[in-house]
Amino acid sequence: MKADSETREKLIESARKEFLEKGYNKASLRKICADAGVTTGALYFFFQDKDALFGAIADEPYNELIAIMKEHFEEDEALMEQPYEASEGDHDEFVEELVHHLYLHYDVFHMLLTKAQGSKYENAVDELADILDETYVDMTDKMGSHFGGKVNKTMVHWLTHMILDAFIHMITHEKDEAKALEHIKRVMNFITKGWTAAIDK
Amino acid sequence: MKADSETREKLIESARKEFLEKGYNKASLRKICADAGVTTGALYFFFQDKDALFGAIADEPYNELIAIMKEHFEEDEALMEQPYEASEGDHDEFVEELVHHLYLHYDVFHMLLTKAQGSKYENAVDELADILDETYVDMTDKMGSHFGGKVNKTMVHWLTHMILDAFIHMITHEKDEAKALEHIKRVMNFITKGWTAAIDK
Amino acid sequence: MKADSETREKLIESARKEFLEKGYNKASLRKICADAGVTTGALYFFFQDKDALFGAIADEPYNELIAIMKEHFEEDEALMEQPYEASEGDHDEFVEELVHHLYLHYDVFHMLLTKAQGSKYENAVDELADILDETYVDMTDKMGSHFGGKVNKTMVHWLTHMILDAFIHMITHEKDEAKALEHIKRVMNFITKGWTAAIDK
Amino acid sequence: MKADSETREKLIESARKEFLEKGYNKASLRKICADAGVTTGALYFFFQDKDALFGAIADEPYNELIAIMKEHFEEDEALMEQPYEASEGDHDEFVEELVHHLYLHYDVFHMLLTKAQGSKYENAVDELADILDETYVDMTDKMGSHFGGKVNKTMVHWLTHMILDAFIHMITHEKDEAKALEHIKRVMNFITKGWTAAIDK
DNA sequence: TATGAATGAGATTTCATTCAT
DNA sequence: CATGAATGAAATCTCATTCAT
Repeated sequence: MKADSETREKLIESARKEFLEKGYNKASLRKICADAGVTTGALYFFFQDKDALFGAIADEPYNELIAIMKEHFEEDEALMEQPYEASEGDHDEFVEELVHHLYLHYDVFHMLLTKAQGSKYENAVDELADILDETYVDMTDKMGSHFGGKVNKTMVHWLTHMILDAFIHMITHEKDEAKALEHIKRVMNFITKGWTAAIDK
Repeated sequence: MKADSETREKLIESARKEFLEKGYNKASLRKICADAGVTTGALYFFFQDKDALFGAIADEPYNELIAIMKEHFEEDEALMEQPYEASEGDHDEFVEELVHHLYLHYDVFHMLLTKAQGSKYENAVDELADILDETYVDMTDKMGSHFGGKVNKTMVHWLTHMILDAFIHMITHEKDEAKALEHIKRVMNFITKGWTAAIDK
Repeated sequence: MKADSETREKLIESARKEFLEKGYNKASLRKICADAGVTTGALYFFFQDKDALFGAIADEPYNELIAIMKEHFEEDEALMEQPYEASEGDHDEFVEELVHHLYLHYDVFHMLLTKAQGSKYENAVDELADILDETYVDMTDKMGSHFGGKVNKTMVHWLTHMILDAFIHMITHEKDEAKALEHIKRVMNFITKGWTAAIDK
Repeated sequence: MKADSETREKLIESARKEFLEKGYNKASLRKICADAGVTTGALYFFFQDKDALFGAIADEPYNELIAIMKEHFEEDEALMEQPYEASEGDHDEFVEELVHHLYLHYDVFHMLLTKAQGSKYENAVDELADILDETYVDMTDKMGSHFGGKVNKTMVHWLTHMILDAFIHMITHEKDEAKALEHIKRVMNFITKGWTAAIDK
């Protein structure tokens, strides 16, 4: 945890704006410094390079997101033996937590998901997809008996991405958290229904 | 139909590679010219600017895509009065045509959908979404009675985007046309089922 | 006298527009060719280079202007022995002829006097000044007795330039020939009066 | 007052030479930097763009010129009620001040008046003309009675430009301040006489 | 006569980064 | 902790001109 230098904060604040507006590649460090009222030298005192500056904004929320997801999935696996319906409440809660975290750092995730081309986060979506994939494939294996083993891995990949895309779409098209939550719940319901319908006979 | 100058072709070929690899913004005209074995002046003889070069690659396939979509939707509206099931075959055929066109110009659409930031096509996805939206909202209105009027516009927007995202996902993650077709059909089926399940009761 | 090729004419016509609009330096041969509906090669068939193209537009009117001036000044010298007042009518006639020639080729002279920087005509004004100077100094010498020898050469230079500047000003600020003539006559009268007043005791 | 960085000074110095020699448009920033012994990046650290560099040379002398003119004209209006002859001394003083300022920054004004095409100063002469015009038209109105109201505005415009042209001519043709002053006084006298002669019956 | 293609050098500008102080 | 200066490479684009056909 770096010291809370005022300059550092100002730098991060204008960087956030610039990255959000122009995207990583087109963002200008010069402008960020100018807006923060400091010189480029100051920036390079606090951050190793452009990527590190981007990271200073995105790292924490992103890692927390990963943590939230992993935590949930571990619980999930524990719950796996219980009857399916019992986990529904948990799932809603999870979605709520997720959406809340995402909207708590709305700008950051918007940036991360749509403006990170060129930065170390340019493959963030794929990384998330991998995590989801791993989990879901795992779950599907274990739940195989439950659904009569009709589900193949490719379909799980698709599912993973549909869910992910739904979240990305949510962030890029709905600024209001309450509405976003409402919509994403509907979508998840939609997907669940489709899922169930697709595998039931 | 422009004359098939050899230099022009070489230019387009290296541009295609460079755009695909680096994305529109980061693609270097210098490198494109060097790879094609000509000077930058030559490039500017054939193309007005960077955007025009991008357009020379993308315009035709993109416009054809739009045409295919519009043609289909017009037919769709004509079919609207008939019982729903009757159009299923048409729909499959349409998806096949779509996928075929997309994979005939695989590189182009990959580029268009994920590497066009900064070019005149940076909002191509949104434009496609608008076309779909317009059509689906229209169709939903007319089909309202069929489904008991339970569907709202917001859901249609989500649906539109889910379908679009599914296609984008397809292109960015599956290089083989046959497999892509198989998957996307499953996804469409999935979505249809989810849709039906979501509005029935 | 070059052959009147249609292409040549078209080239000259669009060159005239481009030079007038942008000035010699900023004028683009490409644009001139495009506007004329021919290629650059064609231009270089008819004209050696940019300067020659400029010359093709300006040479004739310019040389005629020189001729008109020289002719007049020779007459003037012949008249020198006559009483001063006798030449007044001639002078008016000369100004009329001059203005008429200038406005017959309005665009050309406008171009020549204000847009020729970079071309072989960039010192045209100075050349005209030299011609005038030569003449006036000559005349002043011969008329020395007439005015009591009070006039020095430097003053003549200034006079020369004032007259020239007046004509340039006329062309750049008054598009209508009739009005221009009226004004320039007033100015010449003004200058004559000033002149007389300045040397009369 | 900007800090006197050595590099900045060197840059300005070679810029001055280059602009004066080639004119604004044809002046090469590359050459300016090379002559100053720095890279182009350095130039862009000190100046926003080519125009700003030009401005760094011309702004101060130009603004001072405007200030000198405006100050004088305000005094003039105050003097307007006094008999005409009383202001003659003032006028001479003003011309002296003007010429002195002009020759103190000889290169700058030479550049400004003849080499500024393409820069933000390309209409500087017109701006000066407007200022003069405004003043003289005003003065002429008020002095109408003095001269029997025989003077029209068009003549005033011509007069304005004759005076302006005289000054421009002075700068472009006479490098020595003393001689320049002597000549311009004579010209002003000349114009005054012509003026008086022209309006006195 | 004219085309169409191509050159090659040059233009201005922007950038992330470095470093002595 | 931060400045201010400077680098050097790269960016896109424009230009007058040439030349084989």
